[in-house]
Amino acid sequence: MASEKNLDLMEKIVNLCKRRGFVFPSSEIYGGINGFWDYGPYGSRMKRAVENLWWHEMVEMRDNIEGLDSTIICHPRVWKASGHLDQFSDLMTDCRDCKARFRVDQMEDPTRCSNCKSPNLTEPREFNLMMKTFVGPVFDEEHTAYLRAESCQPIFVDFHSVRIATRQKLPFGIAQIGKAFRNEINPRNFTFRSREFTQMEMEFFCEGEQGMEFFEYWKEQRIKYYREKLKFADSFFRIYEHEKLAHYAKAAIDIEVKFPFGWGELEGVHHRGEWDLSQHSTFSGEDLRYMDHDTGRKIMPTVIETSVGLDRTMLAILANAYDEDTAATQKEGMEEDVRIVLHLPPLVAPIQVAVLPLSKKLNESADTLFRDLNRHFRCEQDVTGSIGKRYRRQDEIGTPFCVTYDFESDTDNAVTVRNRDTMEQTRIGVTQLRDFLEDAIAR
RNA sequence: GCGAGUGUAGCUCAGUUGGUAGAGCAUCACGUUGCCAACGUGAUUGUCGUCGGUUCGAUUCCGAUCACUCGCUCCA
Repeated sequence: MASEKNLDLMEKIVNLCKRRGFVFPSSEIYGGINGFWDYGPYGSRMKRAVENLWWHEMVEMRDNIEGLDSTIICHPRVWKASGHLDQFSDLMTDCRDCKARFRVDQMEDPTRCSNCKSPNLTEPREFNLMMKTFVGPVFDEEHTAYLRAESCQPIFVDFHSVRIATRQKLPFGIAQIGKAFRNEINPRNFTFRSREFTQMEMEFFCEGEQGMEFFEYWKEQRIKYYREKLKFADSFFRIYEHEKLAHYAKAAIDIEVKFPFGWGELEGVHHRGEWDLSQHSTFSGEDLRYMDHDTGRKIMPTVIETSVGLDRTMLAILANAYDEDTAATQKEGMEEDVRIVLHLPPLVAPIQVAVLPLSKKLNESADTLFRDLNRHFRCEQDVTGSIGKRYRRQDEIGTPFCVTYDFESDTDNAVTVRNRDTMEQTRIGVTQLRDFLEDAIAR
């Protein structure tokens, strides 16, 4: 019963995203392409805002985190070292009867299902979640390269250069926002699992004995970010503690969110130990150890990773924000009507302030106000339709504040600020407007 | 990847027992109104997901394919 209601919510979000220009299927006029999505005008504004928020919190506000913007295509040996290439380069076969999947090289009898003994197996196929391409005009094995399956590996690869360029001492971190690609077997749930997506990752390097301490620190920091910056209620997200750890990991948690389709991973905070830098040291032959000049010791840093999906963050924010309530209407025969509203945090709303002249006769003065506000906030002006209709349009895309320019504004130099969530209006002098909005948006 | 379902206007959907399509909402213009999807008049929009087959004729029947949703699987 609950799931039925939730499915509706997912459909509503998808429809709203399509209708109002948040997210479209990629290549839609060609029938779409499975696992790829485009962000439209409002979506791209919002995505950029979320990205900027993360970057601001993780890099700009901290003096021991450095930024990086590395390439999507790296030397193939990077993925040898990370284990991504070997992990899934096996031939796999599926049993058509019991649906089990096996590595062909591990089967006692490759012609029969190891589980139900059925001979009804699919042709062995190579499975690799990495997307393959070729560097240079010759398409052969020698020129094969891969699109990165996660954005963190180049951070490890560039560790040395970043440290030298910035003269950072342990502990310090390197952060990066960028695209990653995975040939997911089954893209699902709108943008939740797609084949091209954006990650926001930070690798924090410290001495081994400080690992658990920083693991706890980053876990707290990230939870605080969701609570305070993205306004997630405690009931909307939860911490999942990994019981089974990857062979290299010392500790791991996921921050999970209550998506319309169920709980899903949004961010991982992982204690990766010395694994990544050790692997790249071994495979590249470069000594990636850190020289501690105070003690004269060379140490292999331990890594704490925070890794979050930007697209999943977008979906989570939208799911958390979507609401339908009832509001008064002047439609004939109706007193109330459904109001669709996104309660987006003002910091990430695609439009933060909408400027609405009460009448088209006031367009010119409103336009001046719009141009002024647009220098400081993400703004939009709308002059078509009744004022009520324009409020509803803004509600639907989550605009927290509508500034209405009316017939008195010219004489009293004041406007009405209408609040998205309460629908209440406040008269404010134009000279105080910027301060008022800045304060309200930052809150 | 397997199984099931779905695909008609920007959105939600109706429809055609085979004769190339409609509604509501949305959008746009004009008028009116002047603070919560108001009203009136008018206007725009579809290769009926795509390709192929059967047919005099296919959006409708058949096949394939693509996409989405759900269940299983997968998520290193």
